[in-house]
Formats: sequence, C-alpha cells, structure tokens
Amino acid sequence: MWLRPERPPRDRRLEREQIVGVAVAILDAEGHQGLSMRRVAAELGVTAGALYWYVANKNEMLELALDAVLGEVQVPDPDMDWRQALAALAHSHRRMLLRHPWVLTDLTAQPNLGPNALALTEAGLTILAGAGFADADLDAALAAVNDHVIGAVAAELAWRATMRTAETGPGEWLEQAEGYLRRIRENHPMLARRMAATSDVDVHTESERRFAFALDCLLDGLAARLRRR
Amino acid sequence: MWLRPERPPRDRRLEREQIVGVAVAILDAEGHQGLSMRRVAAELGVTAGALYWYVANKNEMLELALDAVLGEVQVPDPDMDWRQALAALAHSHRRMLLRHPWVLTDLTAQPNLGPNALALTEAGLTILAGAGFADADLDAALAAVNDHVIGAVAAELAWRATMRTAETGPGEWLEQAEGYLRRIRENHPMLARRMAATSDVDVHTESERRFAFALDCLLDGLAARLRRR
DNA sequence: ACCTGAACACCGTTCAAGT
DNA sequence: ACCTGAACACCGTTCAAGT
Repeated sequence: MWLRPERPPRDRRLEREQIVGVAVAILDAEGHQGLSMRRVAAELGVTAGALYWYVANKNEMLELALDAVLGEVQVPDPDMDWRQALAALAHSHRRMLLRHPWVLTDLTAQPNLGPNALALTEAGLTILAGAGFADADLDAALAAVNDHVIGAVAAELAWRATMRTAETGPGEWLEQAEGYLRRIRENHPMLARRMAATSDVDVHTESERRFAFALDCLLDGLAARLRRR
Repeated sequence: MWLRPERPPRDRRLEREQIVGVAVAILDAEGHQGLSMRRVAAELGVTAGALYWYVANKNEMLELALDAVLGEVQVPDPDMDWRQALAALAHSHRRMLLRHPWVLTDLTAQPNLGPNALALTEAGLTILAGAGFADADLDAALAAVNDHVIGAVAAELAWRATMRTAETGPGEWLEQAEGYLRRIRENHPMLARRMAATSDVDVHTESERRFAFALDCLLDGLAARLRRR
C-alpha cells in the first residue's frame, strides 16, 4: 500500500485525499457499518467503480483512513520530562481513539505501516531512549504504554456500548434485566458490590480516572526498572 | 440478549449450542470475513432463515460466540499469592485471545455481559480485593490488568498481520518496500535501529516477553500503591 | 413450534466500453 | 487516463406458507 506512489494526475476528478476524507467522515458518523464503496462514491458524485482507480480495494481505503487519523495525535515537546512526555502522548493518543472509535477495529486487523504510524513510534522511542531505555527493553517499554492506551479505550467503548443498549430499550430491557442481574448478584458478591457503587458514576470521567491510574502504575514500574540498571 | 431464556424444545432440529459451536469454528478458521448466516446454516444442513428462530440476528450470535470462548479462560487457584494469581489469569486470558483472534474485534464493539464474562470479572475482583484493593481503586486495578491483556494481544495480532503480508507478496513486496523503508530509516533513526535489531526475532516469543515485561511493571506499580495505603 | 423458499435491499469487485 | 454501467457472486433479514 505505502510502497506504490499515487498516479500522476491528468483528467482526474478525484484525489486520494478526498476519498479518505469522506471515508473518515462516514466512519466517524456511522462506524464501519455505514461505510461502503458505493456510499463513498455517491458522496463524491461518482460511481463505485471509479474509486478503484485510486485505491486497490476497501481494505486499502481503510489503511489510508487509519493513518490519516493517526496524524491527529500530538507529539509532545521534546525537552519535557520523559514521564510527562509519555503521559502526554498517551493522553493525546487516547483522545484521538475516542474521537474515531472505528480505528480500534482496524488496529487489530490490519498491518499498520503508514507514515503517521511510524512517526508516532519514532516519537515514543525517542522519549524512552532519552529516559535511559535501550535494546529490547526500549521496545517493550513503548509497547507497554501503547498497549495500555489501546486496551483502555477498548474497555471504555465497550462500557459506553453497554450503557447505550441499557438506555435505548427503556421499558423492556431494564424490566427483564432485573431478573438476570439479580441472579448475577447472588452468585457474584464482589461484582454486586462494585455494580452498586458504580451505577451512578459518569462513564467518561471514571474512564479517564482509570486510564490515568493504570498509566501511573505503569510509569512507576518503568521508572523502577530504570533505577535498577 | 442474556435476559431472554431459550425457547422450550419441541420439534427442534437445532440448539443454540450447535449454532454457536459452528460459528466459533468458522471464526477460528477464517475470521469474521468467513462468517455468514448462510454459511452457518449450510454447515448445519438448514436454511439461513431457520437460524432466526434461535437467534435475533447476527450480532446476537456473535455475542453468544464471544461469551462461549470467554469460558475457556482459566480462573486461578484462589489461595495463590495475588500477584501470581493475577498473572496466571492474564496469561490464560491472553492465550485464549490468541486462539480466537476474532474476539478482539467484538470486545470493542459489543456490550459484553454474558455469564462467562461476569464470572471472569468476579474472579479478578476477588483476587484484587484479597490483595487489599477496595472501592474505585479495585475497579481501576482490574481494568489496568485487563486493558493490558487486550492491548498487548491487539499489538501482537497486528504484528503478525504485518509479517504475513511481507511473506505472501515475496518478490514484489520486498522489492518495493526497499525504497519505502529506506526513506523511513533516513527520517526515523530510532525506528531504524530497532527495526534492524528486531528483524530476526521470533514474533511469538518476543510478544510473550513484552507481555510479561509490561505485566510485571504494572503489578509493581499496583504493589507500590498497596504499600502506600 | 419450527423450518423452507423466495424476496428485498443491499454489499465488494471486475471489466468492457466510452470519453 | 479516467470514469460509467452493467454484471457477478455474494450479503442480512423478513415473512408468507408449509409441516
């Protein structure tokens, strides 16, 4: 995908950039479900087949869309403290994923070697190398932070999805859920207590709190390893 | 989904269990791409429409499949040390996700309140409560570990996918990749060094090493918080 | 109660033919 | 060089009609 240069223009009616822009807009608004080649084409006033002039297939379009939004992640000021810099990078990464929830699905399924993805990796490596990590530990340390971002956002989105289904089927759902949840509570005492305590928290702020909590644990662990060398 | 009991049998030719079994088998073998209602039905010697007697739609079938494989995660011996127990749970979780790579996609998109999912949460909470965590920190600690598992497996699968495309397009890919990668190396010195060092490692063992590394960092951080109380 | 068969409204992708 | 139009081989879902 990233190997082949874009065709030189001549009678072009379209650009890759426009196609990707429309794709991202649709994905943001309606998720993967709403995205089809025909839909993107229609939005651009063109036939579905025309897209295949610019893009090999739908998958390639997704790869482009993915790298486009990866470009939104802000690389922190290089002369910050490494912990602050890494935390800032992680938070910016998280915010981007929450703006474009469909990205998570792609991240696991697609190889991801676009320019923005690589630039982000370079930024992370630079911060951690400056902190004192090297060799395999350098890779592992960056992976640890990135994995946390991905996992935390995945959990946050799943939580949101659950709340959404609970809200949309108001009468029926809660009514029947009552019986199911009661049985759950009986067999799962810990869960029951946590559910009671968590029932009225704001998903957004609580997710953010948990994100920062785990990130801090992780950075503590990384800092400890640095001292031990 | 989990609220409504299964219909009582009479002239049944099918069971939910069979449908889910076939679905999981297809997903394991061919991923989400290979799964269709028509395909599942054919495998069971039945028409696509028949499935809708047992299952409201494809999504519900996926919810069932997801919870089924969550049942494969082994809950550790309750009188283990909390760190060991949590690590064991995380490793078992990871192995399950690697056996069923399609699960990751579902985890982010679907609310996930099946019995096996809840039982796993209960197990994690029990371990961490035994260690001394309580209230919001208890939730955050469990989320931290779970998020790491999800994120790490996502990264591992993406890495594998990259290796696969590099291998399948042998002549053409590597040839054109050469130019792209050279440009990358010039602009991204850190990345260039890590790529050179990582080019001949085994993805599987290195992923496992990184997984254990980050998990250890995380558990160190959690243990430190426990001491501070 | 459970399943079939056919239909509806979609997909991604290909490819001759046009300009 | 770039796009259309039509076709191919699929989808998920619904629903009358059968047993």
